[in-house]
Amino acid sequence: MRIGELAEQSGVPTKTIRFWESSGLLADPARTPSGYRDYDQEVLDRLNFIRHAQTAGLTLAEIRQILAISDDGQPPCGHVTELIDEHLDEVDQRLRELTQTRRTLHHLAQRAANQDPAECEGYCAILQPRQSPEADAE
Amino acid sequence: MRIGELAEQSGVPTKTIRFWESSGLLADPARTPSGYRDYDQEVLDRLNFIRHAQTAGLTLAEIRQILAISDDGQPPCGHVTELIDEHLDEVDQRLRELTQTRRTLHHLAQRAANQDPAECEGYCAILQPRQSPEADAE
DNA sequence: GTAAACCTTCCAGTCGACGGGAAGGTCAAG
DNA sequence: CTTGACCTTCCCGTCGACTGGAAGGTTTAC
Repeated sequence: MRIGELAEQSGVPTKTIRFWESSGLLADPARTPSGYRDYDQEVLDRLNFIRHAQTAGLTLAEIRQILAISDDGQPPCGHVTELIDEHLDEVDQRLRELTQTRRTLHHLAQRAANQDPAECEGYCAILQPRQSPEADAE
Repeated sequence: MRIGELAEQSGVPTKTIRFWESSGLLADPARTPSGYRDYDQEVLDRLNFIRHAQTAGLTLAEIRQILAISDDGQPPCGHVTELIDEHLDEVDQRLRELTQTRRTLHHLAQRAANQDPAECEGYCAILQPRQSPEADAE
């Protein structure tokens, strides 16, 4: 199977397959006499695994580590469990930040609804920092 | 006031002040005879405004637009309101994605807790895609 | 006088995961 | 024979907001 067919069957673009290979996620494949990459079916599992791990939020660097452990003949579960826990923490942190941003934006949107453009002060009255956010209520 | 003092008073690094200037967020400042940037107090408000707008999730490009409108003598409130609404939509979208990722990770963490490393299959049993996520329950 | 601390400009690199495109080789169909 | 679809490697660009560093000029303190 050449790279184009692999791309079609897996849904991973040829560019990305080569990139993953150069990034150490895929072993150097066999080559045809003319130098074309020549894959067997098994690499499909590996591509699917990578995509699945990506949707779980793992970076390519982390996926590479997991694959290296696995390729080494060891079960990577312990490492994977650590990575998952770390990512869960990161995602929770990011969710907290994003929720705070959302709160700020929502607050600004309400302020905007009450703002008369004619009374705009400074750079923009809506975005002016204020001492007490409660002062905006009413 | 030279750039170092402005940086100290505002908390914005000198590198960042020059970057913002080159990005069109700050007007070219006055210069001392020897070519040093020479700021007046007012620019402090502008730096604070930019930082505040950043924490609201606006990009420098959007902040530049707002400042340009404001510098033009017009109240930018209408534009700002649009931007805020757009960002609120983006943040909500991002929150949905992140929540989905969190759900996936949580699911994987539970699966990891039940996984015997000795029974690790393929690249990693924990991260294996499965047809029915419900099959993991129990 | 000299050393340290400031300032200037400009160029390059960072992070992540690719994507675009050039220059050239190979293969199958008509 | 030639067109066109494939393949190869290589390098640059993307996005956003900086950050580091080199090479050189200025000011301040002792």
